[in-house]
Amino acid sequence: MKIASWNVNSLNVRLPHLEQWLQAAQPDVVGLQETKLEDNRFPDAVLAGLGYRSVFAGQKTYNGVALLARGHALDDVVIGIPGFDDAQRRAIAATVNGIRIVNLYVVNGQDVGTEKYDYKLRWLDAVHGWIADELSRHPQLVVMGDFNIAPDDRDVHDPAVWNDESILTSTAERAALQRLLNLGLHDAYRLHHSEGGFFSWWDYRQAGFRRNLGLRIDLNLVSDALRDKTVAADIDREPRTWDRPSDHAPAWVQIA
DNA sequence: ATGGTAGCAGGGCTA
Repeated sequence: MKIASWNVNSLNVRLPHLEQWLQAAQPDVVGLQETKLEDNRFPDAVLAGLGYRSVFAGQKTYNGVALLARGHALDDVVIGIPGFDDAQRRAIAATVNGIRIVNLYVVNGQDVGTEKYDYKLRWLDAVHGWIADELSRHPQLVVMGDFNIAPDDRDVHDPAVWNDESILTSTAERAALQRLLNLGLHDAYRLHHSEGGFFSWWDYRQAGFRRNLGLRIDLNLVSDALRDKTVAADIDREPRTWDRPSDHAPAWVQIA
């Protein structure tokens, strides 16, 4: 199974990009973030025409997540973090072909010390409890998404700028990610690549993509039970070169 | 510290 995570930054604008990428990359499961669509506007019929079933949880203007699957049903769908009261649509989970998939659009946090940053840390704490519970019932688990956290200095273009006091790389954010990994999860990209300088997000501003001024913040975490079955993982930069692209590229993992 | 670009929505917020 090829499983991918992609922050499309408006599915309304990026539907043609998604269609083109699905045809080219042929993923079996796709998690989308920042669809920015209310559910009655979700293009499930268009995606069904390409062979993908979809489940989704959206809202106007901000946030919004979805899971697509080809060839298998999406079962036991959960929307939002159970027990965590949250008006923002940032989490959706489903079981596909025996693998539990959790798709997250982690809070950005704006700046260290702000109210949004506190919300980010509280949100990640709630995710930790949820994932622990999911893992106890589903040993075969993938937690994917836009984590809005760069795991270590290899994952940022300039560690002096993106330091332990910066948003997306701060000590508390990285500790929250590490705490998730400590449940028995592995960054699939790092099972297959050890070098730095490979990113999944580049700011629209100041020609960030052309200059490769990016961060690797879009991750697929695989559980212990899936670790040895994880045969490949990578980031597909090509859609970032297309006209009017998302600022994020799809990150994928292949599970045998 | 600020501003640069993009999306949504038609001004300012979010990223």
